[in-house]
Amino acid sequence: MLDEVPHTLRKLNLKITPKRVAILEILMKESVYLSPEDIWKKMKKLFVKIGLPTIYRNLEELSEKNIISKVTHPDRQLYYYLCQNQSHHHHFICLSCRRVEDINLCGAKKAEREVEKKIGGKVLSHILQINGLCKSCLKKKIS
Amino acid sequence: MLDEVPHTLRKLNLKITPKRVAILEILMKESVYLSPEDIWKKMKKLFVKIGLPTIYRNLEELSEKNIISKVTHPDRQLYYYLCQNQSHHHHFICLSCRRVEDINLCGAKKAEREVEKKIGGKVLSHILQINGLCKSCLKKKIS
DNA sequence: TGCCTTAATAGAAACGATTTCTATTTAAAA
DNA sequence: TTTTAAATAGAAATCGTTTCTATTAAGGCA
Repeated sequence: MLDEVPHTLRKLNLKITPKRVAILEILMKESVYLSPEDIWKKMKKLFVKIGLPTIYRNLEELSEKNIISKVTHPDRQLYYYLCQNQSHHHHFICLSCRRVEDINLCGAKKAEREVEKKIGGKVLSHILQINGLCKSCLKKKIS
Repeated sequence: MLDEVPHTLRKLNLKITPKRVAILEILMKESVYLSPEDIWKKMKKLFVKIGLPTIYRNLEELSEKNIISKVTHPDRQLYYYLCQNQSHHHHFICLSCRRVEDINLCGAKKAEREVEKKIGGKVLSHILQINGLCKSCLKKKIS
């Protein structure tokens, strides 16, 4: 995963196309979450012909296969982020500079148990995300 | 709050208009989250003239004033829910019938502390939501 | 290496939830 | 009442996202 993008794609039964590889490489280089349009702009520097639907389609596929994760943003638009960290965890996202930091604990587990026990429902997914300002954005706001 | 809608609105410096009162009353009767269009359909039974932008505007205002809460839905559309429970808590939402159940614990507090301590950021908000199927939808799926 | 099948893509077009705009109405303070 | 600022209707615009169709290209296989 870390540097073998083609290998990762092969494992997922996805064809290794230059566009798909580039999208993943762009995400791997970033420590912030990106919108489909952000990625499109970067892709236009690498390819003469590159359609926005290609970006949307690939991001959706990769996120379904859990290679990248969707960010739940207050503006309700789509953002994606590639975690190097493969184990179950959550994120702190900076609403100003879009930096993402891993939170290596899951405070949803207890709530999931409460749901399955008290409510008798079946948990399909959970969202736990902390939104705020990162250290450096905080400094900028103050100074 | 529980039955004194006009009183609640007065406290928030919102004018007591029939439409606004009706929107809140509709939400109070429901145990499921509703989309702006759901509410519009119900409003059309109560008023001859009622515009969809009025619904959107009021829902947004009421949610900013923390009278109602936004549901974070996988389909990224707007849904609202009125909690009778005023204290800090989270929700289990049924993706099938849209029922909402309160979860009276907050598994995000620990994660917030981690952010403020290790990352040095400022937490502005957090999302903790459990998505799944409620007891009765689960039964329906099986049978 | 050269076909062949099917996935992947480009580009245009459609879609649809949400927002904006302007004129009109109405709540409620003076 | 009168006044004024908030609230509303209705039409229109916005724009992120998805769909559609024809074309291209990846990768299996002979």
